Amino acid sequence: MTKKYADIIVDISHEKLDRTFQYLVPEEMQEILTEGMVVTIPFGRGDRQIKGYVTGFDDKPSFDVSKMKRIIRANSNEETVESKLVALAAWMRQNYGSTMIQALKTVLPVKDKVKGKEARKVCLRISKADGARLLDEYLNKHYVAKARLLAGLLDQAELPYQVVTAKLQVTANVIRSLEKDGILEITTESVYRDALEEVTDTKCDILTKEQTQVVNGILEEWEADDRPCLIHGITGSGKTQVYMELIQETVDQGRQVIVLIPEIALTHQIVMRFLHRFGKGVSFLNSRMSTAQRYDQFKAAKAGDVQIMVGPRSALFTPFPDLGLIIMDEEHETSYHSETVPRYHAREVAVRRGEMEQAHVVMGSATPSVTAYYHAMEGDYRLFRLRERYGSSQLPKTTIIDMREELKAGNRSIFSRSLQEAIALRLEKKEQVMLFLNRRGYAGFVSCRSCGYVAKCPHCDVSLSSHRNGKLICHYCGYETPDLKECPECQSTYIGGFGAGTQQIESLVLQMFPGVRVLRMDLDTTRGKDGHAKILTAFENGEADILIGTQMIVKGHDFPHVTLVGVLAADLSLHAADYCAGERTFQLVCQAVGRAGRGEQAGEAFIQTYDPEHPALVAAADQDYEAFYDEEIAYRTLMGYPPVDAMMAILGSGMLEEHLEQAMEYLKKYLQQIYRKPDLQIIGPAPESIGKINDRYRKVIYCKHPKYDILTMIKDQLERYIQINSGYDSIQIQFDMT
DNA sequence: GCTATGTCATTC
DNA sequence: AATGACATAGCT
Repeated sequence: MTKKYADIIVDISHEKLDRTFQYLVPEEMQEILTEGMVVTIPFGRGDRQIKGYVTGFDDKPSFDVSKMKRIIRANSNEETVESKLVALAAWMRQNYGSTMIQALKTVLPVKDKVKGKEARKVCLRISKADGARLLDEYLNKHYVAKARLLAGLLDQAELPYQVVTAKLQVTANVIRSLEKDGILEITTESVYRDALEEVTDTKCDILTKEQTQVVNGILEEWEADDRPCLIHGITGSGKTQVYMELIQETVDQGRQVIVLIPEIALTHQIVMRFLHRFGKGVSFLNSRMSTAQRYDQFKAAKAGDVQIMVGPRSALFTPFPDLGLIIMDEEHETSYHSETVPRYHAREVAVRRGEMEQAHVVMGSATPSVTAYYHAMEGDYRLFRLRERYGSSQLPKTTIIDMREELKAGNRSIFSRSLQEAIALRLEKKEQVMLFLNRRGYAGFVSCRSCGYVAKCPHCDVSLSSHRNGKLICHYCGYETPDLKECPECQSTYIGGFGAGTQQIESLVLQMFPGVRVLRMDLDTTRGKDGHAKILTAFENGEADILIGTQMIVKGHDFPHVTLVGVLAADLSLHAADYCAGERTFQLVCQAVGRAGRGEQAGEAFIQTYDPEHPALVAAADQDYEAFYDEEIAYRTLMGYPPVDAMMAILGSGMLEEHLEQAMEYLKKYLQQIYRKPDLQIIGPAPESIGKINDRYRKVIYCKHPKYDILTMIKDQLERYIQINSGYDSIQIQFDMT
């Protein structure tokens, strides 16, 4: 493609400028200009020269050519961190489908409107006496605005810019005019907010033989092909030690490191571990930080004050000047997949950024995602294994319990007899127990026992959950309503909570074992600041005998005194209508089981299910990843699911159901027109698993094709079609590529 | 008619 | 965000 016209985004942050402008590419720049490059361009009425980033090229102009301006120069020697990130954004835009603005916003640190402690200040530059004389002059001439400002400055020689414009009612025009006359000066000073306390004690762990082998293997790979490395290390095999060693190596070379972890895993334990090893060169990000705080963190990274950034998905975009390594822990975690446009997967973006900046990529997991393992099997990634459990601990003895048998024997409780006995035994020995409910909802839904009415959220297509505070709550939009005393349909009073939520399990446990100390972890109990950490620390300190919870209790925490883990309803997540259900169930159960027996004493685990032969559960019980993978990849090959074939979800949402329905049908028709060969499979449009959230209806079309590129091509055409067609103005279309 | 000030729209 | 275009108020 010729590069006649370039799309350029301007280097200032303002809502109205959050888009690209098209510029003419001068003949002599055709060769050198690339996406993401910094250029100087004339902008605005006064053609003032500013910097911009090239985001793409066009053959045809999309703007009146006679009015189009020409790029002044390409600042190719200014290969800044930002320009690399912009190039990454361009790739994300192309790959995942979004606007350039959306892509840039996820990639570049957003400046905050009020940058913390008022960074911009207006300072008086003349003496007080001169100022007073000038003030008289202004008052005489009725220069009211200038007088206001000057009076303010005489009172206080330095004023925050914000105060000047807002309180003194002085416009930027006036300030500029005074600045030109040399009466005042605008200064920008930056303040780093959250300086981390200094930790000096930097100790190293001694690696086991197996760990050393993996480290050396990875170092060799870096020298050779430099493919992304995947460490498949069973729980407790010490992946973190391996990471630490690789990080040290990279930092010693003077390059920087990004460590990605799932949001939920950023605990005090992890933070301390990094601080101990690397001192104040480490910085942390988390989602509760304000944009200003994050901006500061990124600024420190750019300035070279930080060598290691630890954080969730978004830490991937830390603007390090010489990025050397990206570590991705718990690679299989679903939180690495963004739910907002651009719907990117951190693994793919990490690999891409690695390629673009010659940084190594290392990921690790006890239960790698099928996709990552597939890449490893195909030779795209290099696979390493850690098979020994660190220290003396052994894998727990695991039993699958057939709940159908329990029912036959007349036990209708959600606790099987063997699990009850096991709990009793452990309590007697003063050991700790974890009960894990494999379920996304936290409490049961409310239904009427005589007519079958189910309480639903009026704004979303989900049932409301009952909470002990006497309220029914929607977990998707936060809608609240008082608990129902009678059925609104048939007035029966036989209405109440069904299914086992963590609260019910708690009461059941208390009934069975009176006096036992129970901690429960769910949305209700973790709401406050550091809610998670408090509960986990309490449990770790032995303040309770039993911990009950959902997903969140199985992730990444070591409790040496836990010897028994019970998975109460392992198949609940198995029946989700989605090809990943097996994978998710395997991962969850596998992790849950792995929590038992991390200390001196041997552990034990029970998996309760109505489907005891399910291969994912059997494999999880044996902690046999390879068996699971073989089974799963055979299934996906057969069905043409990712990672074998590529898949694209076209997600549509809108307030009007019929309109959405129609729009999606048209989209499908157009889709069939663009690509006519039979190797493209189109499924839908169908309602999403949750058909309505916040009064917006949701529908989805799935496309499957052996080639990812074909889907990207189709996506591009659809994007254009949607943009041109005004029928899509009121509905939102998103793409999700897998 | 001139200057200072305020408001507004535009930025390829 | 920053600039110029334009309108308006107060002055000689």
